[in-house]
Amino acid sequence: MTDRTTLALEDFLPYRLTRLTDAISRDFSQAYRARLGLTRPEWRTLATIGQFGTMTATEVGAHSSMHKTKVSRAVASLETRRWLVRTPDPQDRRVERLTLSKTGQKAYEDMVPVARSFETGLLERMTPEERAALLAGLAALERTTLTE
Amino acid sequence: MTDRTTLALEDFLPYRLTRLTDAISRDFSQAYRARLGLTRPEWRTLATIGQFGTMTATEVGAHSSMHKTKVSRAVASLETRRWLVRTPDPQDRRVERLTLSKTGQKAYEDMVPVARSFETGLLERMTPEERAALLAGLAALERTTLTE
DNA sequence: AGGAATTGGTTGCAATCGTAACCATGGCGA
DNA sequence: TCGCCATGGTTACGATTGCAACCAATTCCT
Repeated sequence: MTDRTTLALEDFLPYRLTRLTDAISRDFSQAYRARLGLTRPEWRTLATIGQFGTMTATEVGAHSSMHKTKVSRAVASLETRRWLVRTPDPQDRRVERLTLSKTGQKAYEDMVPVARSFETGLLERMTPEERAALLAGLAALERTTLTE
Repeated sequence: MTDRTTLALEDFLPYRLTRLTDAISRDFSQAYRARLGLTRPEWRTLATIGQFGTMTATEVGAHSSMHKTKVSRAVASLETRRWLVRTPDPQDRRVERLTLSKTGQKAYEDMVPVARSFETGLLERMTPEERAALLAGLAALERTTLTE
């Protein structure tokens, strides 16, 4: 089927990953876009600060793999929504400490079960062996590509 | 670590997939961007027509998961590069049959081993068990998300 | 102490993308 | 045969993106 002079796109790992990822993140973003009215960078920022409490914009970017301009714009937007508060860092006046407001915290807490159940929905149609294989395979791929 | 009111972003499947995919497709696109000067939609179009011979734009889009505007622009760009030829379909004058030119075919043949070795480079640092797990896991995930 | 290089963060700009609207052709039912 | 819906493909437009340039504050080096 696949000879040496032809590439079967549908079997090509980078293509399979992008197709899968496009489909999944489109579905998921619809879930929270409809519910919370968030864009993807905004969701990630909310999720990151919600997870860690107080962070700087640089730390948000590092932990959520977002370019700093994305973080900057997402923070600005969450701020006008009043889901997020910036407080100047007394030690270093370049830095802004980012915290969720009460409303933002509430939105985060609403979002968490939605995210969990979305993930569960993805995995529940797989057998336990398949789930284990997927998680192990992804971990191995992360090890070879993301680190070092 | 992960209690019920918090979501660990780094363990969240959609996030893991997007991060992995972003990193991998950025690396790969650099490989062919540097070598062939192609954008991602152009690469996919080349890869699809190279794989199947002659296709319509709609078929390219269906097989490579690209929006039809993306295909349209990629085809136009490959055409001005003279890597691709459009011929009107005598049966149906709405349709254009897309074929690689000699130059385009040559570029495709140059590209295939680059793609293969990129994929090999991703997988060779994994154990055979990890590779098998990854491929099986992705197949299972494709089954639950892409179909039905 | 005082420049040079670094870091945190924002903004301007050009390129890319998806939605929707559009044009041309073809298929189909009355 | 005529009118209507579906299909193949292109284009206009608004939104999102990343790169580079930028400003301000800090650190490093001498």
